[in-house]
Amino acid sequence: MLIQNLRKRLSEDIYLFLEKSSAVNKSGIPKKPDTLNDKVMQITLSIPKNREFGDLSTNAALVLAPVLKKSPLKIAEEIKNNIIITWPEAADINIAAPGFINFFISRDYILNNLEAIALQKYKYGCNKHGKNIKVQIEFVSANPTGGLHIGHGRWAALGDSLSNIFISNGFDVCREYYINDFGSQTAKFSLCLASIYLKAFGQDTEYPQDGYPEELVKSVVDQVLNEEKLTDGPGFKGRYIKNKKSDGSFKKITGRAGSDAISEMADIDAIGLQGIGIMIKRIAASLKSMNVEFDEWFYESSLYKNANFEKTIQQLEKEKLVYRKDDALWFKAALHGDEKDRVVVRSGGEPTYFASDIMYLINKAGRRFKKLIYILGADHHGYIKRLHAIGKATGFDERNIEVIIGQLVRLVKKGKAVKMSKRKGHVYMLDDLIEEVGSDAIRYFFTANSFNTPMDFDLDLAKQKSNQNPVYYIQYAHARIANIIDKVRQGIAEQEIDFDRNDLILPGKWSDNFEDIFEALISENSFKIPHLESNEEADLAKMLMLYPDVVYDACICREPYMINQYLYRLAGQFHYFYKHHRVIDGKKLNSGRFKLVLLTRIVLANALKILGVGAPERM
RNA sequence: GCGCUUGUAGCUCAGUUGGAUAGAGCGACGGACUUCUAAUCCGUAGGCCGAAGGUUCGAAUCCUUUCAAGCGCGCCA
Repeated sequence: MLIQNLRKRLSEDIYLFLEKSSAVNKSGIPKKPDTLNDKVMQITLSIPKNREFGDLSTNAALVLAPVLKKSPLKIAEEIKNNIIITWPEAADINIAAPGFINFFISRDYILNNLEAIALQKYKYGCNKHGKNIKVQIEFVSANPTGGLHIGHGRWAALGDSLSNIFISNGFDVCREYYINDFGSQTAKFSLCLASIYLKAFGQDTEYPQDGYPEELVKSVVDQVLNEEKLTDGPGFKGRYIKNKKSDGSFKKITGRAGSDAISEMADIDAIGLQGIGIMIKRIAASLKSMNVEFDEWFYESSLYKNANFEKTIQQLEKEKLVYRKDDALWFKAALHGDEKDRVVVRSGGEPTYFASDIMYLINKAGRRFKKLIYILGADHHGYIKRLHAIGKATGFDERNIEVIIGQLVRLVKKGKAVKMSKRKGHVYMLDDLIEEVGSDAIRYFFTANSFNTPMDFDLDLAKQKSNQNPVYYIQYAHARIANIIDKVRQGIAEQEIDFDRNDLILPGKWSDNFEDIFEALISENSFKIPHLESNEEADLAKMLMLYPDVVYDACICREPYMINQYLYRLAGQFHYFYKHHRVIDGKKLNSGRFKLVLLTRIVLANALKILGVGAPERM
């Protein structure tokens, strides 16, 4: 982490320097330690917007000027001559009005450190900042009573990429999907299933009012029937039907209607269980097709097993976190920062969704997660205070309950926003989108913006533009490198390419595998520093050096889009390099460039992996 | 009504603890293929940072007010 290290060193060096200067009096105590510390904290080291200024820039002199009561330019001069000039990383240091200190990253430093990429390979970019702390990231968690729509796709892409970023920063990450398989929605879904199921056996019942779309329910029932056929043979009799006589005919149900009739005729809970299972498999398959896999599928219903609910209520009562009012049990949420108190147990004795929330959080704490990250849509922002209140009340440090609110995806068609409504059937399913646009483009597109940016998803544009999507630009860079390697391999095998053996000891036998080639080249060569002549080459190398900082920043900010942005710039830098310089020049291999290109491929592949986007070798 | 979020180029968006002349991509326009793949490269045009005040050496960024958009405020999940 080049920049991160320099940042740290800058403030340390400045503090040391100030200790020796007039800002600190003779007894060694700063005159106003708080102001001084505050000021040192304000010092930044960043990449300036204008490249001409340099690679890095610091405002240190400007920040310190009011405290030191000296002109910024004078301070800048001192910092330059006493601190930055001693850094091997810095070159061409200059001072610009009103007091910025700018410098470039020295080419020697870059070249000497390229070896790190070669050695770390697929770990390049990773750091140990997370100290293996257990982090749980919960995302998507869509109800298993329907398929995933476009919006879920965004959380899937963001959540998975963020998980990868945390892993790259040394955290122990668990990706978790919370399945709401308990409560009224599940009950309704089960009822719908049972109704259609009964129909399949000629038992007509009234389809539940306000039920789930029949088309969806029927597709699930069909699958249930197929599975039943498989296990029970062709003469299957409907294992969820309760009102069967011994001869296989049905008892008549009289005087009952609607859900009562259904529950008398069929085992609703059992068919619901199987139906939910089928839905979860479908959801998992959709997610898998966009490269998202969860470590844990957590069932809400499991929270109610082994009298856990009753025990939890007892515990809450014992700790005086709840009280009774109007026959219901209330959680003192307002006391812990929420807007108002919340009902945990309804007057009828039924637990609310909030009861599950409490038990789930206690459960997470019990699994020793130190940090809980919830990725929720903007329509759930009312949750933040609620979750923090639970944390505070149950003793989980609320600072480690992070709720990331993602803005919603608006579907736009012909310039007009389409209202996404499940009832009206205007929902655009994720599977359809994957089919039309492809997983790579979706993954890139959904992480290309900040969590906090509301996204307009223009369907027509997505389809039409798929060919010039930025993701292809990036993948093309990777494919071009693959092609170069292929050419080099062939050229050497057929003795048509000449190269300096002192510079590049290539293994005699190369397999077709990319990784093997790199592996063999690096190990046999013990990576000698490449000779790079031009600025374009040095700029590309510099870009490679900055990758670990990007991985770190993306984690600190919890923003995967920073990886997208970096990838695009890296690809651009590569394409520019490719256009202006040849790796295979006539019949001669430029080994320095060849190495540079191999390293570029590693970084491209690493970053693409974080985003869950493929790195094709041919396009 | 109260609360959360957003408003930056024609479009989609960066600009993250205040920094230098507000940046990319797409679209538009003009160039470059005898080439390691032109899915590329080079160039041009495009802006009152929603509006108005304030804070200071310095504001797209912080504060106040205001306008507009999205979302949320159940003993639903």
